[in-house]
Amino acid sequence: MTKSFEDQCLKLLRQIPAVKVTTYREIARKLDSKAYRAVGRAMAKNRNLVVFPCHRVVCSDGKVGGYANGVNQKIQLLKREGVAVIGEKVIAFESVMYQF
DNA sequence: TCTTTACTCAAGG
DNA sequence: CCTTGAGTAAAGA
Repeated sequence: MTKSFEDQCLKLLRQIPAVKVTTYREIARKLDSKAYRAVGRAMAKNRNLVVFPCHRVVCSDGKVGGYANGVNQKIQLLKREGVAVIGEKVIAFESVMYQF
Protein backbone atom coordinates (compact mmCIF):
# COMPACT_ATOMS: atom_id res chain seq x y z
CA MET A 1 0.00 0.00 0.00
CA THR A 2 1.88 2.99 -1.26
CA LYS A 3 0.95 6.00 0.72
CA SER A 4 1.04 9.32 -0.99
CA PHE A 5 3.49 12.02 -0.10
CA GLU A 6 0.66 14.00 1.39
CA ASP A 7 -0.50 11.12 3.56
CA GLN A 8 2.96 10.91 5.04
CA CYS A 9 2.87 14.61 5.85
CA LEU A 10 -0.38 14.19 7.70
CA LYS A 11 1.05 11.24 9.57
CA LEU A 12 3.97 13.29 10.83
CA LEU A 13 1.58 16.09 11.65
CA ARG A 14 -0.33 13.86 14.02
CA GLN A 15 2.73 13.18 16.15
CA ILE A 16 3.36 16.85 16.83
CA PRO A 17 2.55 17.56 20.50
CA ALA A 18 0.74 20.71 21.61
CA VAL A 19 2.88 23.73 22.55
CA LYS A 20 5.14 22.60 19.72
CA VAL A 21 5.24 23.50 16.04
CA THR A 22 7.17 22.38 13.00
CA THR A 23 8.13 23.71 9.62
CA TYR A 24 7.28 22.54 6.12
CA ARG A 25 10.99 22.16 5.57
CA GLU A 26 11.45 19.73 8.47
CA ILE A 27 8.60 17.57 7.25
CA ALA A 28 9.90 17.50 3.70
CA ARG A 29 13.40 16.78 4.96
CA LYS A 30 12.12 13.91 7.09
CA LEU A 31 10.49 12.48 3.99
CA ASP A 32 13.85 12.80 2.26
CA SER A 33 12.44 15.32 -0.20
CA LYS A 34 12.55 19.01 -0.93
CA ALA A 35 8.89 19.26 -1.80
CA TYR A 36 8.24 22.05 0.69
CA ARG A 37 5.32 23.19 -1.41
CA ALA A 38 3.85 19.75 -1.75
CA VAL A 39 3.71 19.51 2.05
CA GLY A 40 1.71 22.71 2.42
CA ARG A 41 -0.43 21.81 -0.54
CA ALA A 42 -1.44 18.61 1.24
CA MET A 43 -2.90 20.66 4.10
CA ALA A 44 -4.58 23.16 1.82
CA LYS A 45 -6.21 20.40 -0.15
CA ASN A 46 -7.32 18.21 2.72
CA ARG A 47 -7.73 20.99 5.29
CA ASN A 48 -8.71 18.41 7.93
CA LEU A 49 -8.48 21.05 10.60
CA VAL A 50 -9.96 18.79 13.25
CA VAL A 51 -8.15 15.57 12.43
CA PHE A 52 -4.75 17.08 11.74
CA PRO A 53 -3.18 20.02 13.62
CA CYS A 54 -2.34 21.90 10.45
CA HIS A 55 -2.01 25.07 12.51
CA ARG A 56 1.15 23.67 14.10
CA VAL A 57 3.03 23.96 10.84
CA VAL A 58 4.80 27.24 10.15
CA CYS A 59 7.35 28.58 7.70
CA SER A 60 11.09 28.06 8.13
CA ASP A 61 11.66 31.72 8.92
CA GLY A 62 9.20 31.74 11.81
CA LYS A 63 6.20 33.04 9.93
CA VAL A 64 2.91 31.24 10.45
CA GLY A 65 2.45 30.68 6.75
CA GLY A 66 -1.19 30.15 5.84
CA TYR A 67 -4.37 28.53 7.05
CA ALA A 68 -7.58 27.39 5.38
CA ASN A 69 -9.67 29.01 8.11
CA GLY A 70 -7.63 32.19 7.99
CA VAL A 71 -4.17 33.07 9.19
CA ASN A 72 -5.58 34.96 12.15
CA GLN A 73 -7.41 31.84 13.30
CA LYS A 74 -4.17 29.90 13.09
CA ILE A 75 -2.32 32.47 15.17
CA GLN A 76 -4.99 32.41 17.86
CA LEU A 77 -4.82 28.62 18.02
CA LEU A 78 -1.04 28.66 18.39
CA LYS A 79 -1.20 31.27 21.13
CA ARG A 80 -3.80 29.23 22.93
CA GLU A 81 -1.51 26.20 22.82
CA GLY A 82 1.31 28.17 24.38
CA VAL A 83 3.14 29.40 21.29
CA ALA A 84 3.87 33.12 21.45
CA VAL A 85 3.10 34.85 18.18
CA ILE A 86 3.41 38.50 17.25
CA GLY A 87 1.89 39.71 14.02
CA GLU A 88 2.59 36.75 11.74
CA LYS A 89 5.82 35.73 13.42
CA VAL A 90 6.40 32.99 15.98
CA ILE A 91 8.47 34.02 19.00
CA ALA A 92 11.34 31.73 20.02
CA PHE A 93 10.24 29.70 17.08
CA GLU A 94 13.29 27.43 17.23
CA SER A 95 12.50 26.63 20.84
CA VAL A 96 8.96 25.54 20.08
CA MET A 97 9.80 23.79 16.85
CA TYR A 98 9.31 20.04 17.15
CA GLN A 99 12.17 18.14 15.61
CA PHE A 100 11.39 14.61 14.52
C1' DT B 1 2.06 18.44 -20.58
C1' DC B 2 0.97 22.85 -18.30
C1' DT B 3 -0.48 25.59 -14.35
C1' DT B 4 -1.05 26.42 -9.59
C1' DT B 5 0.33 25.75 -5.00
C1' DA B 6 -0.42 27.05 3.16
C1' DC B 7 7.48 26.73 0.56
C1' DT B 8 12.61 27.63 0.68
C1' DC B 9 16.98 29.73 -0.60
C1' DA B 10 19.88 33.24 -2.56
C1' DA B 11 20.79 37.74 -4.40
C1' DG B 12 19.89 42.72 -5.22
C1' DG B 13 17.80 47.08 -3.91
C1' DC C 1 11.99 45.62 4.63
C1' DC C 2 10.82 44.38 -0.40
C1' DT C 3 10.86 41.76 -5.04
C1' DT C 4 12.92 38.24 -8.52
C1' DG C 5 14.48 34.16 -10.00
C1' DA C 6 15.54 29.32 -9.42
C1' DG C 7 14.63 24.78 -7.32
C1' DT C 8 11.37 21.27 -5.98
C1' DA C 9 7.19 17.75 -5.93
C1' DA C 10 2.11 16.63 -6.13
C1' DA C 11 -2.85 17.51 -7.81
C1' DG C 12 -5.98 19.01 -11.31
C1' DA C 13 -7.37 20.16 -16.09
